[in-house]
Amino acid sequence: MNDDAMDLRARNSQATREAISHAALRLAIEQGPHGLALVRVHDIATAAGVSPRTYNNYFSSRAEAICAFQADQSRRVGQALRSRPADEPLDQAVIAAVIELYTNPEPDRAGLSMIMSTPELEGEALKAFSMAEGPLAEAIATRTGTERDLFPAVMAAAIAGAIRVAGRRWLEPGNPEPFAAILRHALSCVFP
Amino acid sequence: MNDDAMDLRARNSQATREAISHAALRLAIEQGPHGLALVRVHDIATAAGVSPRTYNNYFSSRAEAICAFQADQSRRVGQALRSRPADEPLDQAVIAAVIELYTNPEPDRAGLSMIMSTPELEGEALKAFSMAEGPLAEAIATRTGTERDLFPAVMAAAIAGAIRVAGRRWLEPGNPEPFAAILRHALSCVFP
DNA sequence: CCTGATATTGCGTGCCACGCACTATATGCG
DNA sequence: CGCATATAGTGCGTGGCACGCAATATCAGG
Repeated sequence: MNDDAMDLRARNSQATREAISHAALRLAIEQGPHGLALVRVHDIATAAGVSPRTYNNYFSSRAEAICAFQADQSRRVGQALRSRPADEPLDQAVIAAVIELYTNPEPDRAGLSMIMSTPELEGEALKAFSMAEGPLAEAIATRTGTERDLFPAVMAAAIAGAIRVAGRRWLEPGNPEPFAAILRHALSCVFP
Repeated sequence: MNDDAMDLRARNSQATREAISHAALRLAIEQGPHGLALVRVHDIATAAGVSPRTYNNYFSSRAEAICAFQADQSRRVGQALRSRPADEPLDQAVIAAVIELYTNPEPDRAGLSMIMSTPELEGEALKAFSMAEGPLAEAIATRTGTERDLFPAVMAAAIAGAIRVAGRRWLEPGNPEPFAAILRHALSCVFP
């Protein structure tokens, strides 16, 4: 995961990928939720310093490029849980892992708002959040030992859903609460 | 919701909508998850007995047409919960409502499998399942009185996730359990 | 039967995803 | 250090899709 772990080719590739997704999200934010159709592939590619064809080698749709950061973030949830001490109770471990991952740094309000409140991005945004479920379910299974049960998968889906709902609440206008507090509150609904 | 509740125009419209989505799902199943790209708009429209342009008046993408039935099903979850007796505990009411809705009749294995195991439909499928969340959260809020809390939304997301996970498990090859049993098991993970 | 409203359709347009072939650049080995 | 090979970037062409617009067909109700 660290850059040092890859050779030059892989690091260049990663940098290009991030340049494209970053440009895509920035342009989308500039146009706002109602002008997404105006964000053309050509603009994204140009802003990222690559050809339109190269953009399409990394992402197969504008929505995927725009939501790539959120998807990457989700993919890290499982690993974040695994890095918690093994003797910590599941609920505390999950809450600590999620809060650590999602508040360091605090998410970008504009980006999250763009992703979560643009109808044309809804499917891709849900996909991005649900990317957490697979690895998270595995991490839960190894932690609890209930490997062949429905429990890990259901719990992972519930946690991913709670994170999503917390994000929605955090974005509501005039909400002074820090994201961490809302996250903790939402997750506490899952672990009664 | 009953056909008698609409005038002739609305019923025709509904019939057309169902003809299109039904044709779309049928053709998608015929081609299988790996041949989705071969299901062309023209074929869907022809199979439904309408022009391609009319297809596009009802759905704005093939994925939306294919997943329409699942989306409609999800939209009914809130109402199903509301129709449970008010004095029933939340967990029992939810479980009864969901099982009633999702096993009467038993879902179509081929259709559900197509929707849930085709990567290109993943976003739309997640959207379809998440359609339950809004109405379901409202139904939970009115039932529990916790209107302004995160609880209803988080619980709704968890329930929708549990239904989705149950569907995935039910589709696993060589699984003899009836859907109702898996659903009950999955939902019991949400209500500890 | 007539009239206004709604549904259906045909046509044209801009854009997008992607296959293919070619070039440029990095990597590893003799 | 050069050379062979693998991998990234690019240009071009193609098929298809979503949708705006305007014309037409169909229907409800007086």
